[in-house]
Amino acid sequence: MALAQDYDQQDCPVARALELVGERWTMLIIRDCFLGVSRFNDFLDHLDIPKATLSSRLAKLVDSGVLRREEYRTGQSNYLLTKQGEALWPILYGLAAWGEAYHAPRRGPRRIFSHVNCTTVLDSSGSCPTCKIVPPASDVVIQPGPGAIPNFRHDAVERALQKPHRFLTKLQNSEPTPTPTARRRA
Amino acid sequence: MALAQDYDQQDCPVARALELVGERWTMLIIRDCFLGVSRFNDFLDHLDIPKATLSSRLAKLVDSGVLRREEYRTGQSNYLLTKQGEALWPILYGLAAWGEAYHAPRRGPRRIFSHVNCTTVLDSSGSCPTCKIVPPASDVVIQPGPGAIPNFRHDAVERALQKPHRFLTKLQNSEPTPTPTARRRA
DNA sequence: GAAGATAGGTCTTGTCAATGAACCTGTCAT
DNA sequence: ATGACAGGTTCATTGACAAGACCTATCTTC
Repeated sequence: MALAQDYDQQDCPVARALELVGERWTMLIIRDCFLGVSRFNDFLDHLDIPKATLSSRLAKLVDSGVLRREEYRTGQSNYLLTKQGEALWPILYGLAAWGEAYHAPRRGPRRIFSHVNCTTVLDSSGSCPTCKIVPPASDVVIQPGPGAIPNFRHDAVERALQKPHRFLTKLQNSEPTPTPTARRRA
Repeated sequence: MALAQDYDQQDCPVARALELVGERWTMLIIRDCFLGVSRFNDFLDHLDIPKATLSSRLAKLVDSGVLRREEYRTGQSNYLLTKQGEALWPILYGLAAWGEAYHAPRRGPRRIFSHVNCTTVLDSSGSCPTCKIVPPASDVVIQPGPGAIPNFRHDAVERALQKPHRFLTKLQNSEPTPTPTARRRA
């Protein structure tokens, strides 16, 4: 029996949702998508996930319409959230808020989410206290909070997140994806 | 390596939350708690989960403060949500709403959630359109929707849920917990 | 007070998915 | 042609999950 698949005996929307996003790693992959990660090797570096597992999860997510895959002639490919994938934002924010509230060392939040329009920090339900709305993920900015451990990870994705970063926009990790002549480094 | 434990390499509240509630079955156990299920055998009947797995999950949830266990001299025990556990409601509702929106057969919702004060059906973000608030789980009533399959399951819990039922209140499944003389049936 | 039912588990064994390492393929740059 | 990079696949090992047998305590009934 698959791990988080086939809660066959349950006629319940929660069970159906969990069949897709309830497997180990899946929500962290989706979190990274919101952060702007889109390339196979970036997921790999940022998550410390086995390649085969990542490959299988991405395939399943594409298959079920949570992600779509853009492939380029260079051999590169991008995994991007679909509308359905973006609709997972409230769940992800809920997990973050709950984890921060009940299971974090007491040094303040490690990530701060704010509304791009007014720079107000979101409340525990993901709503902007100033604008009185729940901003869509695309209008959210993430930045390190006081509880963040300064150099906990050393991958390119984490470095890019040291500065405030708008959700769903591509991270400028190392080099800005190779253009014909821009490749002079080693 | 445990299955949804130790995302060690992630300093992230989402990862911490998933270490606790991201394992297979865990969110469905918590869902049942919101429905009013509190006894070992009721979880067993309603979830079709292996005993050992249920036992291990309940222990972990009690251990981490999501549930508390009340034990009676009769040998019975109740598993109840703590405040921390009740704080998982937005996540659970999010999963239900997402599952219903994107991964349900098109027959309308199988469960309908409404606000106990005004009987208004909650919107996709769990908010009551009449009262303009997000009701706490204890003020939510669940009932079968048009998409529910009439007799999909035959356990006592499901039978009790055929009628509208208020969250976090004990289900009247079979007999109302054995009192000294009330035991005449077989 | 023995026999059976009920509640709430533990133990044992087999299976199947996750892991980690090695290998493969197609571009690009030199 | 040679090497580096991106994006994978294949394969052997391990460990969590599943299923069912077994255990213990309490209560009920005779």
